[in-house]
Amino acid sequence: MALASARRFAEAEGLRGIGARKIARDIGYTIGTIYNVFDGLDDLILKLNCKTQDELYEAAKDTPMGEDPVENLRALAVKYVAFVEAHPKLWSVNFEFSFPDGGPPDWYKLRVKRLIGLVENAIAPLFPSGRERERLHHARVLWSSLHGIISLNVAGKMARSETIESMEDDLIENYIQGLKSR
Amino acid sequence: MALASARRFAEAEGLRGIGARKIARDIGYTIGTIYNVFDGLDDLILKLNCKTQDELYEAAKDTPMGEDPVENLRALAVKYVAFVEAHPKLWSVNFEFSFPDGGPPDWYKLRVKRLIGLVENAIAPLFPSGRERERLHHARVLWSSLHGIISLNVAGKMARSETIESMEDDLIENYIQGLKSR
DNA sequence: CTTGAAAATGATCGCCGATCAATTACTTTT
DNA sequence: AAAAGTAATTGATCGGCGATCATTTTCAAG
Repeated sequence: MALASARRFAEAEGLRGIGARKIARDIGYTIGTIYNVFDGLDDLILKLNCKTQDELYEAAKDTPMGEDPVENLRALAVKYVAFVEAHPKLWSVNFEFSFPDGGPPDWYKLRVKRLIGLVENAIAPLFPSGRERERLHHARVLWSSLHGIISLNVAGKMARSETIESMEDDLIENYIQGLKSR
Repeated sequence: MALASARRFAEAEGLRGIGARKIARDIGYTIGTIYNVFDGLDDLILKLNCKTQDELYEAAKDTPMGEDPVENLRALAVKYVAFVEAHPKLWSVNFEFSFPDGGPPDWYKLRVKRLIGLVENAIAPLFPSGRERERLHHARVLWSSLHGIISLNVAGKMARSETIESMEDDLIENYIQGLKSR
């Protein structure tokens, strides 16, 4: 219940809209209960972010993959963008929230790895077995780049004279074309 | 003084380390004075972020540009990465901080534009005059992608089994190669 | 009906961002 | 030098926040 409530506030107001008292009030409990269930507000937000990642993965995991990496990546990017544009503030909580001590916990990184796995599948036709390291490397580059494009766009930090789609398409097409040419 | 103090706290502790009372104490003033000078803490942080952007621009603006876009972009990326790795938390404040009402103000976007201008110069050899629109478009794609790579790496959200440099290099080389091939 | 564990409470703490009438410091005018 | 005017600074005050934890309530097992 608390996470569902947090999610609603996040969707409506972003990270700043998430508060322990607010959530408690919202779900009809008192603040003490929140702290019995979660190890502080940071813990709650971390778990919310995890659920968000799961949701994105669920939305993208069944993207059909063919033999053309460009088409595969495009299909993946479409799912990604659709999710982010449907829940821009919820998604941005993932990046506005910084982990207090050093990096994110391992189980968080695993979820990122899982998403990158989708990209690995998308570009698999380009890499015969034995070249998994390269495949992972390029999947990471592509994933990070996609993230950057979407991120700057939904944050509105870029003049929006063009669509996200056209930027993504060029990234995908040129990168894959470059890979093939080398 | 307040901005310099905020900068120190940001470098040390990130966004969470910036507080009005803390800054006031640090610079030997009281909290009221902070609020006479700035229109709230958000305003202060926004101005800090601007200074950070200026600093990055200053660090990168004199990158010598030759005829090879790949080399140009690499040189630019090196400056970018050097800055971010020298001030990771300060830089992350730029992205952890979300603008309260809608997007960032126009004068903020102009600074982003200015940075993208550097990328435009870097890839200028590929675009004869008359194709400025395309040049801007690809500069945006490259800039956003670079941002994504650096961003995910400094946040530690990606398993760091490889260097930022290798990811950037591949982005740059493959994208430019793709551009040339098409 | 009793009992013991689990769940929920809410008063309390210290701190935060923000406000603003009052005060102090400094400049200009006479 | 004194007075008047202006600019800068103060700090008490407000409501709200995250967090804590001894106490109370709930409820199922014996």
